[in-house]
Parts: sequence; structure tokens; C-alpha cells
Amino acid sequence: MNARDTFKQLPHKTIERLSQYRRALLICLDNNKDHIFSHEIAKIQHITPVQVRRDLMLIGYSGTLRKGYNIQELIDLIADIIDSEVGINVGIVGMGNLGRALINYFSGKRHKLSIAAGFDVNPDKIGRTVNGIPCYECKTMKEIIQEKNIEIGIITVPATQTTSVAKKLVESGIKGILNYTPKPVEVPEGVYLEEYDMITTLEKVAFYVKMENERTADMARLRQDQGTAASDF
Amino acid sequence: MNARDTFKQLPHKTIERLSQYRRALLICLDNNKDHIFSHEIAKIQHITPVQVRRDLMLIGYSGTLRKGYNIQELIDLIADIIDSEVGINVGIVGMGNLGRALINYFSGKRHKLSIAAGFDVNPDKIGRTVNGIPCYECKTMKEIIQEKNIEIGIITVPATQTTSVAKKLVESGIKGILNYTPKPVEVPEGVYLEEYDMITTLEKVAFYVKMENERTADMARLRQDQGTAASDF
DNA sequence: TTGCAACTGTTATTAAATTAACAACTAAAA
DNA sequence: TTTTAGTTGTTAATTTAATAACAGTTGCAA
Repeated sequence: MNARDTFKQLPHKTIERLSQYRRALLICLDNNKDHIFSHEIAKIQHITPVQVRRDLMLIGYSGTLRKGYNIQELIDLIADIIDSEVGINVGIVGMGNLGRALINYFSGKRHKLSIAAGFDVNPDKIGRTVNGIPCYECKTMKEIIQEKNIEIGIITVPATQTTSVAKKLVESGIKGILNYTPKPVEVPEGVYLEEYDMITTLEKVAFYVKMENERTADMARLRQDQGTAASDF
Repeated sequence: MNARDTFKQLPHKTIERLSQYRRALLICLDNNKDHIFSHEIAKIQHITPVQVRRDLMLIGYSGTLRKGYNIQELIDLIADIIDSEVGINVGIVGMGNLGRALINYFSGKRHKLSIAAGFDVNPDKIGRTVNGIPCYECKTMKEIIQEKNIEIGIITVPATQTTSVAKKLVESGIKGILNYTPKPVEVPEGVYLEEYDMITTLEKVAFYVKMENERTADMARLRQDQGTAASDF
């Protein structure tokens, strides 16, 4: 099995972490560091050093015993694995607050992954640019996507429009969809789909905050009871 | 062990899915449905019916054999589990595109979880409201958070500000942080932290699109080779 | 009324992901 | 020179999550 086939079998979670490692490594590089230890990466990512070493083992990268991992080398290797050699173009459907946030946030960060177009139905937005990215009319989606060789579509429209936008993206020959709306979509075999709902994440945080609140309340009550019992003597 | 203690031990993934089930169920309720089958929920969420039934088993909910699950009952039960009885207030630090997107997207969706305040350093934003949510000066964060009993903070500032904002939130007594910036933060024990980086998700999609592209290219090459071989006869 | 198809609920199994354990090595300190 | 502290790399064990298997139930249709 060649290297490329090995990478195909990397655990999904490892793929996510590699992206995160690179993000952290790029920051370290800016700070003029040249080497980094597994426990340093681990601390940044809130995981264990073993996890880091295991991931790096899976991609076949070796560090130096007392110096750790060479940051530039590791960045390059991660790029070899997760980036597409030819580069991939991305389109954002929905140039509202979230669409614009993504563009501003993303632009120029990864040169193998570039946002090539935005789409909207609002005439005020069509024909203008956001951070250099042109906004097109939704009607022209198919032509633009094929013309600009866009392979990934990000959906940031109101939930009522999600289904029809997804349908249109699929018809345009898109290969991957990232859906940021709360309305789940269906895609045919061969189109990779990732959905993210911000409410779910917020509710998860709220749940664990609630748990913690109840735990501390229980403990306070327990202390109180013990206090009362003691004073009964 | 009482019901509440059981819920504490629910798998993390189940918690996330419960939130997603509710989201789907609320839509179904709007469509005047009153019952739903496990395979229907499963299809919406892109998971298996068994997974759904297992999750519902874990929360101790039973459906009817030929009718499926009562949607309203299930919504109420999920609310009992994941919502805080008293309600939880949320603050958003950073009223840029992403912060505003969250407010618009979220407002009024869950009555046990409400965004109570926004914070920014930009004088143009301070004192104004977005969708009814007032924007305060960052300097007053601690007072506002304590005054309004805000327990969760969402960070949507530029990455350069992430660390100092997180520090300030912790000092203000926040219980949970949701960090949407690409810069990881550190929090003390007892503060629940969730981080989400949009670039990671996009890179993941790009990776699997790349894989699929290579797979189809391989297959095309294979067909070509076979064709050549056949024509050699 | 009997059989069948379509569900649910639960246990058993498998798979994925994480963590633990530890050997091997290195550089610096004693 | 020897010891020690601190690393990496890897296998083994454990935990968590997902899937399979299937018994039990119901209502409809033959």
C-alpha cells in the first residue's frame, strides 16, 4: 500500500485534528519557534500528548527525541495529506452576516482552498464584492460553478431556502456541501455532506453548565445537611 | 439512581443528537404531524433508525408500536433533559458579522436559552441593539454579566483578541464558553469549554472531496488500461 | 383466524477512538 | 562516567460509540 492509500484510511477524527495541529503550528511558526513537543501541541488543543503522538505516528512523521517535532516539516507534511494538489474552489450561497463572516474570516488563510464566489438573491448585493469575492445572482449558480470549477458549496441562507439551494448545488455538479443552516439536507451518493448547527453546540454547552450548576447545588445542600446534623449534638 | 442522575451519564453524542432530534421534531410539529417513526427521524439526521431507538431508550421514552413516537411528548421530554429549568442567559462578545449572524439566527428559537447581551469595543455599535439585543462596551463586561446573570459566553471577536476576552469572561464568573475563533483558549477547571473552527470543517470537507476525486480518477485510469489491454488482442 | 409485514425495545457484537504502558533513546547533570 | 529526567514511538488495554440481531407486539390482509 502506498502513502496515499494509507492516508485514505486515517480516522476521521485524526483528519480533523491534523487541520487543527496545522493551525496551531502556523501560529507557533509566526512566533519564531522551530520545534515543538507533543505535550505543547496537546495543551493548545486540549487533548493528551499520547493522542498527538499517535496521530503523527499514523501519518508517519517522526520527531527528534529531545527537540520534538520540526514545525515547518510537520506543516508541510500535513499539507501533503489534507490539501488538494491542484487547489479547490469554494462557493458561498447566502451573503448575509454568516456568509460575509466566513469570507472575512477565511480569505487568504489557505492558498490551496479559495473562496471563488458568493451567491445571493438580494439585488443590493449582486454585482458587488466582499473582501474581493464577487457576489453573483443565484440564478446563475450553475454556470458560475462550472465556469470557475467550484467543487464545494457552503450554505448560509435562511433555513427556508436550504432545500432548494442544496438541490441547485447538486445539479451544478458540486462535490461537497457544508450546511450551516438548521435545516438538514439530503444529497445523492458521491456528494460529501457536513452539517453544523450552532444551536446544537450552544445547547450542549448549556446542558453541561446546567449539570455543573446542579452538582454544585447538591454539594452545597450536602454541606448544609451535615452542618445541621453536627449542630444537633 | 434517580432520573436526573441517569441523564448525567448520557453519552455526549446522545446529548448532541437529542438537540438535533428536537430541532427536527419542532419542524414536524409545524407540519401538523403528531407521530413519527424512528426511521423518519433517522433519515432526517443521516443516521440509522437503531441509533435513534437506542438514544430514546437511554432517555427512557417509549413509542407506540404501530404509530411511532408522539412528537409533542418527545419534545417535552427532551426539554426536561437538556434545558435548564430556570433558563440560561448568554452573552456574545464581538458584534461583527458572526455575532450578528448568531443573534439573528438564534433569537426567540429557545425560550430557556436567551441571548441577553452583546459586547464590542467599536463605539458605533455600543449603545445600539441588534434584533432587540443591546450592545455594551467590553469594559463593562463584568458588571453586565453579573447583573444579567449571564452564564455562557460566545466569543466571536478577531483571533487576536480571543485570549484576553476569554480571560475577562472567566473573571466575570462565566460557566461556559463557546469559542468560534481560530485561536484556542485555556479555561480553569469548572468552566465548560467548546471550540469550533470553521476552517477545520471546511478542510475536512475538502479532504474527502479530494479523496473522492482521486478515487474516480483511479477508476477512470483503470477502465482506460483495461480498454487498451482489450484492444491489444 | 392465521399469517405477514412493520414496528419497537433491548441485548450482544463489532468498530472506532482514546488512553495506558512501556521500551528505547538522548542530553544534561551529578 | 554514570545517572537521571524527559522525550518519542508503538503495542496493548480500555472506553466509547455504533451496529447487528432478534424477541415481542400490533394491525392489517388474506
